[in-house]
Amino acid sequence: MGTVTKALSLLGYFSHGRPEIGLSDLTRLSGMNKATVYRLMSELQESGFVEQADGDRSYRLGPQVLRLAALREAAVPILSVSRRVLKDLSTQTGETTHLSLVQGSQLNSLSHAYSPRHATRVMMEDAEVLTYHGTASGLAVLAFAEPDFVDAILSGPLHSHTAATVTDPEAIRAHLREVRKVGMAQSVGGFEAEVHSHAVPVFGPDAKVIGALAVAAPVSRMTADQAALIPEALRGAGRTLTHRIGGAAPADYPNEAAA
Amino acid sequence: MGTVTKALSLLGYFSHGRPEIGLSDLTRLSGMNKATVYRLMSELQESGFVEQADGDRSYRLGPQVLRLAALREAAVPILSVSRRVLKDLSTQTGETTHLSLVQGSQLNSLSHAYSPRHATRVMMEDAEVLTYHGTASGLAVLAFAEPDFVDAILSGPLHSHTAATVTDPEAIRAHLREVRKVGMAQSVGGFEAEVHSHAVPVFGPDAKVIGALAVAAPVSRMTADQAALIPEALRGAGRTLTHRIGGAAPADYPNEAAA
DNA sequence: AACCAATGGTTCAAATAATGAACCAATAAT
DNA sequence: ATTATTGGTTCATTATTTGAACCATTGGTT
Repeated sequence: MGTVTKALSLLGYFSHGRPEIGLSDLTRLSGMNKATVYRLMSELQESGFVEQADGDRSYRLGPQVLRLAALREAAVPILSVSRRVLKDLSTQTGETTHLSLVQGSQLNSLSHAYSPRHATRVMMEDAEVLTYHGTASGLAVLAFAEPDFVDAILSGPLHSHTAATVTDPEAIRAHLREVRKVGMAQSVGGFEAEVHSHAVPVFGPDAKVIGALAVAAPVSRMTADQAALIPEALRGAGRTLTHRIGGAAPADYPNEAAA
Repeated sequence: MGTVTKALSLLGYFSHGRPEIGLSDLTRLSGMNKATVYRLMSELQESGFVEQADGDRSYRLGPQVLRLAALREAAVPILSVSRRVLKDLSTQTGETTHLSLVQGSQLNSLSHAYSPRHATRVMMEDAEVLTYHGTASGLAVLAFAEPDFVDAILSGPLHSHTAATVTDPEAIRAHLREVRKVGMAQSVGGFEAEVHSHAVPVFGPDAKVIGALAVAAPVSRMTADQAALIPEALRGAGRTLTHRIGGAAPADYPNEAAA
C-alpha cells in the first residue's frame, strides 16, 4: 500500500456514526503506527481534507471535499439527475426511494427521496454503507457485476444484519441468477427488519453496473397492488436514470427487451 | 511537500474549465516527473478519488468524493443550511446570491441561488475559484482574516480580471480597513465587468471567518433603492447563516452591534 | 495529593518507498 | 514515411516514511 493510499484509507473510517475521530482511535482503527497516522492526518489537514474540531482535537472531514464533490457533479451529474428520478419514483410508489453507487469495494447510499403519502416510512441517510449480500441494491449490483468482483465480495466475511439475512455464498449465487433473469432484486427484512426493498441496477456509459435504484417499503404495506406497481415503476425509473446519465444497459439485461 | 500533499495537490488542477486532464497535461501543470504523476494518480484512482474517462484515458474526479462530501455535510451542514438562506436572500433582493468558503489559500463558490424576478441575472457556478483581491466575497473574508493570512495573499501575485480590478496591495489594505469599519465589502466590476457585488463575512464557531455571503447584481440595476435594500438584507442573511451553523461573530464585527 | 492511564504530539536512526532519466508501444500530426 | 506526442513502465539512486520510545497534559481513582 502506497503512502497516498494509506492516507486516503484513513478517510474511510469517518461515517455517520463516527463523524469525528481522535488520533488514538484512528491509530487503533487503522492498525498503523501513531506517528504515521499523525503525520498523514497532518498532511490531509494541510490540504483541507480534514480539520480539527474546535475544543476537542479530534479530526473531522474538511471543506475541501465539498469543492471536489461539486466538480465531480459538474462533470458527471449523477446525483442531481437522480434527484428528479427519485422524486418521481417516490411519488408514483408512495414509498421511500434511494440511489446507491459502487465506490471501490463498497456500496454507498448517496441520494434519497421520501413520499408524503404515509405517516410511516423507511428512513434513509446519505453516505451510508450498504452490504452487497444483505440489500436489494447490493444484489442488483452483484447480479450484473464482473465475476471477479462477485467472487471477491462473496469470499469476504458476510455479516448478518437481521435473522433474515442470507449469508451462504451458494444461496446468494442462486439468488443472483434469479435476479439476472428478472432484472430486479428483492430483499425482505435482509438489512432492516420489516423493510421490503426492490432494486434495479443502474449502468454507466460502458454498460457496466455503477449502482442501484431502490424502493424501500414497510412489509406491512406490500399489498398485491403495490407488489405489482413498484416493480413496474422501478424498472421505468432505472431505464430513465441510466439513459439520462448517458449510460447503456448490457445486451443481457432483461428489463430493456421487456420494455 | 509530503507525498500525500503532492498527490492531493493534483486534484486541485481539476476545475469547471478542465474537468478531465490527461497524464501529460497533469505532468506539465504540476511540474512533477511523469512517472511520479502516474504513480500518484494510480493511487488516487485505486482509492476512487479519480477515475479514467471511458474512451479517453484522461482522468476525472471519482465517485469517492461524493461520499466524503455527504459525510462532511452531515457533520457540518453549511451547504444545506445556506441553501435556505440564499433562497430567501435572492427572493428579497431579486438578484443572484452565493456562498463561498475558505479552503486553504483559495476561496471557492459552493452554493448559489437565483431570483426569477429579472430576465437578466448574474450567472454562477459552484466550485469556482474566486480571488481574494478581486471579489467582494474575497475582500469580506480578508478584512476579518488573520493578519498572517492577509499578508500571504497580498504578497502573492494579484491578477487583474477586468480593467477595474485593484491590484495594488496598499490600496487593497486601505479598502480592507473600510470593509472592517462597515462590516461589508463591495466590488463594482472587479471580477466580472458589469457586476456589482456586495458581500459579508460568515464566521465559524471560533469566531474566525470561514467564508462570505454575497449578492451579485448587474450594475445597471443598482438603483438607489437597491443600493439601500441589498446591504440591509445581506447583513441580516449573514447574521442568520453564521448563527445557524453555530458560528459567532468576533467582538469587533460592526454588523452585530448595529443589529 | 499522589497515582495511573489515557490523550495528542515529537524525536531520530533504520527501513522502505518515492523519484526521475531513459525507454517502449501506440496514436496523431506533418 | 517521418516525427511528435500520448499513456505507461523500468530500476538504480535518493529521500522520505516508519516505528519504538519519549514528553507534556488531561481526567479519572484511590
